[in-house]
Amino acid sequence: MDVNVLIYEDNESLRNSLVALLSREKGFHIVGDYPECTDLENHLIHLSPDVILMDIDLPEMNGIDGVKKIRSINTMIHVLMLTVFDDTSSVYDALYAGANGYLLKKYISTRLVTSIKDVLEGGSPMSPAIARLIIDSIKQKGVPKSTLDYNLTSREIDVLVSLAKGNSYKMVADDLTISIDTVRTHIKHVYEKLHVQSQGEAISKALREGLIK
Amino acid sequence: MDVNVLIYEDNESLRNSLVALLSREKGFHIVGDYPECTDLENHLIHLSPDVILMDIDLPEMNGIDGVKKIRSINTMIHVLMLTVFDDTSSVYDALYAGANGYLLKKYISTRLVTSIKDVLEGGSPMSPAIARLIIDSIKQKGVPKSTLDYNLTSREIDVLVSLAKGNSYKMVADDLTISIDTVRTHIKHVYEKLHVQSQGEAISKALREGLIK
DNA sequence: GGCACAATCCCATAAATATGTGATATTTAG
DNA sequence: CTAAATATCACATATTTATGGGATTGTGCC
Repeated sequence: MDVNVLIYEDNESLRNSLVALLSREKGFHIVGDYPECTDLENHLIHLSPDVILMDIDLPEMNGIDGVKKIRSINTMIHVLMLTVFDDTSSVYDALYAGANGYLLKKYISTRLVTSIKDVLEGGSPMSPAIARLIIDSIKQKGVPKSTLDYNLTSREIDVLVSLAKGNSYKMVADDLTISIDTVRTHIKHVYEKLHVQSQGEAISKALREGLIK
Repeated sequence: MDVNVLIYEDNESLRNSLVALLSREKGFHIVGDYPECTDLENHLIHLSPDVILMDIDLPEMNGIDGVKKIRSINTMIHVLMLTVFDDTSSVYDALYAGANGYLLKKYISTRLVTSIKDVLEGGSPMSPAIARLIIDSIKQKGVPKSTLDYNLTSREIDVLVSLAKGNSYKMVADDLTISIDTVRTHIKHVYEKLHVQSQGEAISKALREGLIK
């Protein structure tokens, strides 16, 4: 068994550490290490990597777009994301883009090698902190408890629901049999409570956080 | 630092292995090991565990119900599920019940100790195969086939995503570095394709049908 | 080569929205 | 009982949207 590893990491000292770390492992062969992934297509063709280590935060083309590019060309290659940040949206973006695993840089030294092996076996290794984020956000979706958090009144929610159906202010007014000015007032309050200033933002926030269904 | 560990595992030889494994670790103190979790309440009160290792497949009360019971009494205790099965529904049930991590038994010998440490730090350690299941099911939910159904172009989706962030036309234009008139045009086309005639309706349809996340 | 389509830009205008200020009646909570 | 919160309505106006035209460029396809 021989595993070809390709590395994209703009921090030079970290990149060198990765190379050093993997070079010591038998069976691992580093076919390339680069500070940016602009030349992805060529690399995929000529270096035939089995596993790609991809930093999220790369200059020029970021790691997320890098994964998308990879997936548009080849769906079999295993991609492990490396990052210092553990924010939910990056994680989701990376996973949706087609990443196979997600490692926080601080754990790399102790877990990179086993994680690469895991990913080769079809698993999705991820640092516990990342897994935690994912689990939390899954749980959130199922339970729309947030309604209380913003202290929306029941009438304000009525208006929001009607709005999200695509109703204009006038239609909302008819829908709830109140005047259009009352609708305006409710919406005004909703915007203040949600800290938004447009219909689009209000509706997407409400839907994403389960304030309305 | 002293970590109190409580173990529920009906397979006696595995249970003994767990005890042996953890006894060797300094700082770990096993406050109890039982083949079933029927006496959970008493154990929680008298043994004051920090971490509970819970087999999914227990006689009498299974591990999932065990976790629920634990969570109804104490939300702080860390619960690590142990299982031989990697089926999606058990994983989800356990996580929704409030489990903090999920380990396949075959990896226990090499990863149990670090996993316990991870969970104490607030992470959610899980075997890569489990993580894979979760990711796959998230992706399924998030991106149904719909994207193709309406034949939105990638640029139209870009605009829609930006809009759903709460951006005005002008901000979308800056975001995507195109002119505001181009934004208008894209939105016009999106509305035609989605059969809607307002931003609110477009955004809620897009979010609900998974066209955007 | 020609055709469909995606992506870009421009102009114009009626309609809708965001936001401020103000008011009144009813309900809720301290 | 009062104060705060809720629900209702009104008026004014600067911005933003929705929607109708029309145009150019590049790409993939037959």
